[in-house]
Amino acid sequence: MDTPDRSKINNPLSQFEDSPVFNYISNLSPIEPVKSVHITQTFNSLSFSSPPSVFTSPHVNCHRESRFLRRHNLLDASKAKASSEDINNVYSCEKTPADSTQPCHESSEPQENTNPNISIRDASIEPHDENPNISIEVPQGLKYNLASPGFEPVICADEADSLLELPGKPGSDVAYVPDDSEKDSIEGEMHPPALCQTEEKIEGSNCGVDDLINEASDLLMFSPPNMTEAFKDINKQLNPSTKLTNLRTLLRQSATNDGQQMHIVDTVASGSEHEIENHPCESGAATDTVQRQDKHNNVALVANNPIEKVDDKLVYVTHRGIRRRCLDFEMASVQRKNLDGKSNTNSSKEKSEEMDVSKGKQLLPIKHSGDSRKCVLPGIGLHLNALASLNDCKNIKIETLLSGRQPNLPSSSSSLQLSASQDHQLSLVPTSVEKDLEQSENEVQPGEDCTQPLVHMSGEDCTQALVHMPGEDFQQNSPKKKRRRLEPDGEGESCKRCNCKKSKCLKLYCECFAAGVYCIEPCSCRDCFNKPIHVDTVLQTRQQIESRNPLAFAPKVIRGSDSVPEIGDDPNKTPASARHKRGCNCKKSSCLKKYCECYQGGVGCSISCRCEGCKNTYGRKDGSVHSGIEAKPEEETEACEKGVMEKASHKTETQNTEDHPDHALPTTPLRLSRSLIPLPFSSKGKPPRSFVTTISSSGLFVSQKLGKSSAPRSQPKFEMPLQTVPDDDSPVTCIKTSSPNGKRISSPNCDVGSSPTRRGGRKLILQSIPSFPSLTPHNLRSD
DNA sequence: GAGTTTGAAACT
DNA sequence: CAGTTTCAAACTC
Repeated sequence: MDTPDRSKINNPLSQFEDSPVFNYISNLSPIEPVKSVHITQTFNSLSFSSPPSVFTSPHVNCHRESRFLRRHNLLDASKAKASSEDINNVYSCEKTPADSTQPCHESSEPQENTNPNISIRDASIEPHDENPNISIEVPQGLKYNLASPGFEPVICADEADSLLELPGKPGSDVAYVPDDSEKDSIEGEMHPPALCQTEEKIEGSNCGVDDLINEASDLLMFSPPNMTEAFKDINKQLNPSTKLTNLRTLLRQSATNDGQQMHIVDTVASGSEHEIENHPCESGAATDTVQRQDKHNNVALVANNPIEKVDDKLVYVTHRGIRRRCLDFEMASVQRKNLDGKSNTNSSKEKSEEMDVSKGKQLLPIKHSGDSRKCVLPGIGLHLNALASLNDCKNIKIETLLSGRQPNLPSSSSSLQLSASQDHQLSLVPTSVEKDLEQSENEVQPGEDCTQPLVHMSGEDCTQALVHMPGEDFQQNSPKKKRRRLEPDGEGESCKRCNCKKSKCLKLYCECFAAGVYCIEPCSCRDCFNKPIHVDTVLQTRQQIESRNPLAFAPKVIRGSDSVPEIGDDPNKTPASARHKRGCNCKKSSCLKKYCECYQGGVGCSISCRCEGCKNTYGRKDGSVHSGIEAKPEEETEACEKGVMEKASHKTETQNTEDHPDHALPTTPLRLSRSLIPLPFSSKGKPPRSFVTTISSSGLFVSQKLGKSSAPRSQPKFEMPLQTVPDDDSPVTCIKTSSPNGKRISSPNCDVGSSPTRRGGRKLILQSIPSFPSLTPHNLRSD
């Protein structure tokens, strides 16, 4: 009896089921309560990785999106597959934004797109299992560029439960994803903005804003005041989606001020979609790989992109790279100048090579990333010039320069380089710089170069050295523009060159050699072998010296940033962190004269110092710091007196003091110290090359650069953050002042500026990354 | 510009 | 590792 009824009942149901409406409905609400639970859990798990904000919004939307996604997925998937070849697809997917979250997944997994797509489809078929996944994906996608999610879906289908259960899993999953996700995320940082922009409409610009901001920050970082200001404005104005346009406009404006940035900005703003798509297409997968690599090595990327695509399409990398780029260009430009300026002489080899590099490839950038480092090995310094001559070394040189010296270069050097770069259209140079450029262009005189840098540099020593470096080659050939003792005044000094008579400029006595630079005309050295012509000799000598002391060419002064880890100082203290690698051994100068390397380097004396009667303004052995930076000699005197008093106690205290940030006060700003450096020297101004170079090498990081350069231009606000951020200081890590172990490490790793660059980049990235996910959604919404 | 002072680098 | 010498920058006149 019952059966029939049931059957009846069933029948009708079946009929309903058969009916399209039922099907439709079933499709619409496939979700079962149980599964819904899963979903929630998944979110939770996911939520761990992703910020709550995302969590909430997506949560609600999840269902919808899931459907959308499904549909889109199918469509997108097909597209993606079709386009899988083109990276563009990825972008397109990403662009789809919120809805496209899945697509994003795909995009995130471009390589594995096929699988993911399939999984997604399955998911659509099997709603429950995948729904959660999808939901999850969505949020993540929103937050991150989607990369991670892609994988999860598959996993979830099979192991959704496990995921739910394991909070950590999400992380693991995420971690797993990371490869791609990182890439994407990185790209996201770089590129996404554009994507986001396109998508802004859809989501509201979460991604876009963050990315833009980040980029802007990057730009700011590199770019001088103009950018910074613009950035500030942007921040103020930044409100979510709507602001993007504003940002764009702002960026454009700001960019207009600065040449390169202009391009970048434009690309971002105007061409976001276009460029992006085009970009990938043109460059193809290769570009992606490159870009990704770039992520690892920002420098490389920048260089690559700009160079390769200098045209218009700097897009991705450009943002972050901008700064680096500037460096690269600078370097390259410098070299170019040198080349051009030289017109003759010895370095024909170098010229040809460099020419190729710079012109043909636009600087060395590309190579650097990986190779150059290798080459660079020798250490930080390195005859940049010499290296240049070497085949591979070319890159190295550049890199080294960039890494090590670039830091300094940033502002000042940039000016010079910029002029060269101008050819490229990149007018990186800030207005102030432009002056220099003009001069440089017109005169290209070494002396001036030096001066210019100096101007910017005031704080930055390194740049000078670097600047000279390139210029030097130049000058060498060229002519004779002797800056040399133009500077006696001070700044010019930086340009100063060696005056070796017996060492043949093949010993550390020679500042040029010690700095890793070839001697130039300005040098008044005799029997100089430190020239491109004698590259072999130079290299051999270098090796010998390094064999004895791996740190021989390492920066003598370790910057505060470094100190951070070692000293463990607070960032604030940082300056104190800066210390001389080996410490001084002053006996009569009281560490108040340039005889003292610590003083010369603008750092306080540390425990490692064996100095007597230390009165180092930047910081005494004791640790007492007298107004370091500003404490000018005058104050020093007082300090000296005190110092004497204290000296007795010093020894005991010295240990503490060394690292103690306390000194840092004045010194603190090691970075500042740089700026400080000049001050003390101000009289003469020159920053000792050796130090400079060292610093530069250490300074690698952009941040530092900024900070340094900033002195004149830089804006304090940004500097601060930057500095803090960077702390990069990889150099520090690399070189730990005295510890033997550190030495080795330092030289190899540190040496390569590349690492620094990377580090700098990474660090930045890291920061940015975290901020992105969490901040973006939250901030935007909250804001 | 010459001479002196100073401390790092190099050598023993 | 310590002592001495060599060297070139820093400094003074």
